[in-house]
Amino acid sequence: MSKNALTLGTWNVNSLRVRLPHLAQWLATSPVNVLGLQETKIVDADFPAADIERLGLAGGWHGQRTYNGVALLAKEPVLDLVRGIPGYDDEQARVIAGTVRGVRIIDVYVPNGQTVGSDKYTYKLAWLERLRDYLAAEMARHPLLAVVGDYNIAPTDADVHDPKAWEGQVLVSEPERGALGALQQLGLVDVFRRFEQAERSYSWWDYRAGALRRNAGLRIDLILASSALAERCTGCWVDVEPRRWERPSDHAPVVATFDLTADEPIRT
DNA sequence: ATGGCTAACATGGTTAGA
Repeated sequence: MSKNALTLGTWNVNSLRVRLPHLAQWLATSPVNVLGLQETKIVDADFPAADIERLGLAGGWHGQRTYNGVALLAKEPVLDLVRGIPGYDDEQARVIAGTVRGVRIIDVYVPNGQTVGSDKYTYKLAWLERLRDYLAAEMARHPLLAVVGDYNIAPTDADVHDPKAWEGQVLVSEPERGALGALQQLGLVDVFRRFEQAERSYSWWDYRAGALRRNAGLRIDLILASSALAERCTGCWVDVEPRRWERPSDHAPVVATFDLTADEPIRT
């Protein structure tokens, strides 16, 4: 692997307090050196900064009580941290951005939406419009841009274990996929699909009804990259292993590697 | 089978997740 490899991960930990041991165990073997977390569920004053530092990570966090919360961490300095979407007075802590080795990284926890037509669904679609405007501006400022996180949208039916059962439901509905498509139309690429993947690859499995055992999952945790960055992507995978551990998050981490040394884009 | 499981806040039962 190149010395200038950026190994970028995203993980919805569903409570950082509960999942700190999982994070430690994962980092013991994972090559990840930049990591976006979602659903930290912890206020900034209580963020376990010392524990994170012991894991060799530093960066920024943006949390709130009980719900949501994101963190952008790395084994090297994270510069120019920005919390939330500038100009959007959102009381929910869902976005943090920073720069690592010249790559702008935006970590997002997209609203769940609960059910199609609910108030939360309306909020989700409005929120995604604000995200699109933010990303359009950031794309213009940062040629090397990654947008990682829990999108709470399965891009296509290939990302859904039972498309028939899920048809029209929240996380797969047409308006949600349209909103994700609008992000892709900005030039952002779902790098997971740039590589051959096993069929039925997912990143989230319900805690209930033996969903993991049946591989009844969805791929909703994504790494999107600007074209200049996507051209430098050398791999992308879901790391299912932490989902199999005791008391797991319901999400598995997703990782992508980028070779930043190349003067010329890498052909894949 | 409209259930199943987990976490926060609270301390039993609700809200939320996806």
